[in-house]
Amino acid sequence: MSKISSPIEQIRHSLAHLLAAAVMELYPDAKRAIGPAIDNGFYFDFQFAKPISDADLPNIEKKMRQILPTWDQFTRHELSASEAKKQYPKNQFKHELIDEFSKETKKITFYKSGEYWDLCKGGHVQSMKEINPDTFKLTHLAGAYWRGDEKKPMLTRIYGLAFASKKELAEYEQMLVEAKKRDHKKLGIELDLFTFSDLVGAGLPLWTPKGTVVRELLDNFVWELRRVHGYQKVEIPHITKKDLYEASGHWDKFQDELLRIKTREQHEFAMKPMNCPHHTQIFARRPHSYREMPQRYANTTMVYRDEQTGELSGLSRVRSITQDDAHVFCRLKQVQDEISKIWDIVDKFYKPFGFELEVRLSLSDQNHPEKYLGDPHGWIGAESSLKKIMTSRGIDLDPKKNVGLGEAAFYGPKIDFMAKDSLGRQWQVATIQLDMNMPERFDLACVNEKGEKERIVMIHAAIMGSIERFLSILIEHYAGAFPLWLAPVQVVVLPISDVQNKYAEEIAAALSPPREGEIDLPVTLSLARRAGRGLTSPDLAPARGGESRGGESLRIDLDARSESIGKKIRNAEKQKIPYMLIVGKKEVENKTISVRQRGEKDLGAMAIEKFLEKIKKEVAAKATS
RNA sequence: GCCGUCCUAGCUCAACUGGCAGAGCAAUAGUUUUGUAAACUAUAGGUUCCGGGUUCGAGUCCCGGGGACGGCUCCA
Repeated sequence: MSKISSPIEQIRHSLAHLLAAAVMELYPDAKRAIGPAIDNGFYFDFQFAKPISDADLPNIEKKMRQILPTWDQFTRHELSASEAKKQYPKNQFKHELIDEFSKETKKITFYKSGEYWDLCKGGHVQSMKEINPDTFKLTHLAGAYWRGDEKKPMLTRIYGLAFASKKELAEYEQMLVEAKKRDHKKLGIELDLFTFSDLVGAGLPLWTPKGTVVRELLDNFVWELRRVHGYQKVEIPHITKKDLYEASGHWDKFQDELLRIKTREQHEFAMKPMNCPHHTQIFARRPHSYREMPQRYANTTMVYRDEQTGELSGLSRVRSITQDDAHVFCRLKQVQDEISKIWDIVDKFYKPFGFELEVRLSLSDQNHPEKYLGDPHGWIGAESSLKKIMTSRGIDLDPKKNVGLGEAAFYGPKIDFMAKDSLGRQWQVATIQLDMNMPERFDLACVNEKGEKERIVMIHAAIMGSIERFLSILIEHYAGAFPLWLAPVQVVVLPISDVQNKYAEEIAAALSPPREGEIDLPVTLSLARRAGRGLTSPDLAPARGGESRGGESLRIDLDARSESIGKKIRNAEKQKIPYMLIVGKKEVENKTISVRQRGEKDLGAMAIEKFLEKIKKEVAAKATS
């Protein structure tokens, strides 16, 4: 463990002592555990005789401020293990630590400040006079298991913020306020993208028309990128007999997280928690020649996992997860090429969003070959091809930064991609996993040039990972203001008075021409007109035999209520609609529209053709940005 | 699952220590015909998350369950 502490870490650590001192004065029966410095402050874990609540925090904080001026330096003392234990009568937590430390060293170090003693390795401020009482604040309570072990007692953790200056503390608190505003759990509901129902259950998001538009746009984007690399769509049932997971090994390993179903005939089924076993059975339907390898199956579909209730959180952690999953069945010698293609897809997909991606390589631990399945020779080959791909992509392999020894899955090494969200949290998004285990278990092979049966490998590849989680990151990344190509409603037409309603209808129809046989949907606010269509990416749109539908039209709303124009604009701004087209007397006379861009002022009047040209350019910028 | 906090109209929130469930926005109807972020009037809207209990009386107190949030643990 590193002993180097920067000054702010010393301040935070010293404040943890101060917190413990305040708690011990107010609650002499409490037992202390540990209290380190963390990224934004400090915490300390206690076991209280009687539970405390958030309401007690101001009092504890007040006591800290009372004690602070009475402290100066921390003085170091050494005690033997038995002397040390006397300092903590009946405190099994400290005794456990002392036993542990005394294995390494005879003497246990203590630090004293004011009248407060505590077992500690050091790393404090020179003098408590350095600490400005306005630079820290207790924030909240939380439960935490002793030593992070769920079988051990649950302690009460008190968290505090601490920074070098009052200004930095204020800035951090401001950032938290901003992050709260962007919270996808709140924004996603306000923008009417998804909802939850107590009747359906926790962790099971329901997707509204608007949310579904965004999901499909994202998935289509992934699909267009995959399609050109020879992927084919497949579809599978969402349940399976347990036999499939017994064969794959998931039944034993993940049985707690499987949602099981028993039929009236007492057959056991399970909801699928992943798609790979199903996909293997599509590949295994008939023998394959080396000439038709690789086989690339793409399938965006929901999986179901019995997550513990306390782990659920908005869209970040749910029980029904949509994976943009793909499996490539290929020969070992094709791995490098296939992974390279997937990496291209990942790069192209993430570029328009402006996400900085971090890449991480997870390898096996060669000292423990027993932890991994299959032939060590296969592992060496697989890992070296992943390494080659990393370096060929200009990534320096650094064991401290982006290589995790022993982090490989038991079936193979993997490359993970991480994106940062608005709170600075890193989320794993895309993943490319090499799997030598599943083909073995399901006896997947092709017939090679010599007419021999050749074992193949599988590559698991998800670009977004989970649409739910990716969307939660996107909502917070954009603060709900999706770029034009992704906005569920791209344009809203706002007539100034009822007199212009007919002209507004004409404008809407011009931007979103109804197709033959299409039922004319009621055009009202918050109902995206012909919602399934929309200008996505013009270079991808035309001449695509049935797949491309209406690349010419926009997703458009008309707000024809008899409300003031100010109110209609306010409404559209709150819904983060990229463009507002205001039509009044002047526009009708001049055959123009007045364009207002989201977050901007009036862009002035223009002809409808000019507006179309402008937004086509904007959408096209997605592909090249 | 564990620790803590919370749950009142679609949303944001009121209702002193247990004493008649209310407001703004949204919705609906009417009036208004509006020029770049909230027009006016009226109407409707409730098993106070659910189920028990204590009490003359429960939104409020107690027990059980559900859900949300902050953490812990977990995440193929």
